[in-house]
This record gives sequence, C-alpha cells and structure tokens, in this order.
Amino acid sequence: MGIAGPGPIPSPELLEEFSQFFRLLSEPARLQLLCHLRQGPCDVASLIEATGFSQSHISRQLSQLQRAGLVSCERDGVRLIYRADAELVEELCDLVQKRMKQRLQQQLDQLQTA
Amino acid sequence: MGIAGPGPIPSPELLEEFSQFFRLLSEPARLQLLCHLRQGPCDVASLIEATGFSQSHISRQLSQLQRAGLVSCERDGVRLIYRADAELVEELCDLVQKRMKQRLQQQLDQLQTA
DNA sequence: GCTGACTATGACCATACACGCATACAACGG
DNA sequence: CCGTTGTATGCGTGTATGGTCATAGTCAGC
Repeated sequence: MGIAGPGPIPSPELLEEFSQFFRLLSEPARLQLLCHLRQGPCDVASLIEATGFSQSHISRQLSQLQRAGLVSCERDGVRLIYRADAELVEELCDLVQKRMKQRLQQQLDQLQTA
Repeated sequence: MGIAGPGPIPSPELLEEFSQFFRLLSEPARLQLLCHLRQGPCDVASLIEATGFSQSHISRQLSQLQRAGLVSCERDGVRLIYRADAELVEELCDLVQKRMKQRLQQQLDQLQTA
C-alpha cells in the first residue's frame, strides 16, 4: 500500500511531499554533490573545486539536501564538513539504474531480431 | 557501484539521465496519474474526470511518462487505454515512504525525551 | 468523403528555480 | 577588537516547464 500501489489515491499533501523529495534528485548539480559526499565527508572548498560551481550555489543546494536529511554537517573551526547521510539515495539510484539497463537491453534485442 | 555509491564520480551524461528520470516523479500531477493507472488500465476520459486536469495537459504528461517507459497505451477504437508499466515507481515510492516514516519517528522520539 | 469523438501539438503566459554577484553574517587568529 | 577566512542570503537574470486555449491530426461510422 505504497503511494503508487493499488489502493486509495494518496492525498494531495502526500503527493506533494513525494514530489518534493524527487525534485531534490532531479537536479544534476545536487546529484553530483551527493555523489562526491558518498566518497566520504568533505569540506565546501573541495566541493567547489570538484564541481566548479559558485560557493553560493553550493551552499544553497547543500542546505536543501540538509533539510531533507540527506546530508548533515559539522564544524571544523570555521569550515563546515558535510557528509552524506542516507543510503536511500544509493538504493533509489540503483533501482533506476537497473531499470535503465533493462530498457536498453530490450531495445538491443529488438534491433537484433529485426 | 551505483551512481551514488563509492567509486568514480558518474559522467555528466549519466547524472543528467538520472536527474531527468527523477524529474518525472517530481511533479504531483504525474505522480497522481501514475497512482490512478496503478489501479488498473484506464482511458483518458477517466483520468480527466479523476484529476480535473485539462485534456492537453494530461496528454503531455502521459507522453512524457511513456517516453520513459513508465506507461504504455493501446488503442480501443478511437480511445487510448493507458496502463502503468513499471513496478519501479512503486519500489521507489516505498523506499521514500519508509525513509519519511523513519524521520518522523525520530522527530517524535526527540520531542518525547525532551 | 463528411461528420463527430478522441487525442496530440503549436502558441502563449505565469511561475519556479538554477546560478552568479555582491554582501552580510559567523568563527577563528593576531 | 579587528582583519581574515569561510558560509549564508538578498537580489537580479535567464531558462525551463507547468498549465491553458485553440487548432490540427487521427480514427470510426454514415
């Protein structure tokens, strides 16, 4: 009885929450930041260096991820060290990736039988 | 070694594909359509009736979902019957929902110990 | 072929938001 | 206390896209 399973249609509020969550992952910049942080905790300077984004942009994206609980940070003096919190993102991406492979394989098969 | 796991940072192209996929689910309207279709195959008129969206809007959203392989359709005379294809969406939503419960529970616990 | 029902698409507007710049705020060292 | 460094935020801009209306396309029956 998940949001997308058989059963009553979820309330607009619930739909809104789900969509907001997925929206977080719908931006390459944020996914990129999450990928870097999955390598291990990281300070903002490294993220700037690695991604090429402006400091302000990164700050905003990280705070969004933090509000969703996907990322947390601790101070080291004046710097902030961020870390990726949930393995949820990995699981989600694994599912999508599996599905992508599947679809590509199907298309391949169709080309070969034709 | 998923996109978000430890290992090399995924290419921009891959990040873009993932984000596009998640973007599909980042819109309440599309989630709503998916929810309805999970109840069973459905023609467009019913979707219009159920959601209150305009015909053109629904048509666009469905074609987006179709391109991603989340939905497919067959003709019944002049009408189109759509059906939700992947259980992927359900799995994704289940994961997110599990995570949401978890976070809410944590917040509850914090309130009770304080 | 013509008509009527259903669906897709082009044109358009309004809004959301990514992104950068400048600046204000916070924390350490002198 | 003041300068330096690092982070957050107000503001402006450009772009993407949700949503509607009008219209063109598609299919079945007469």
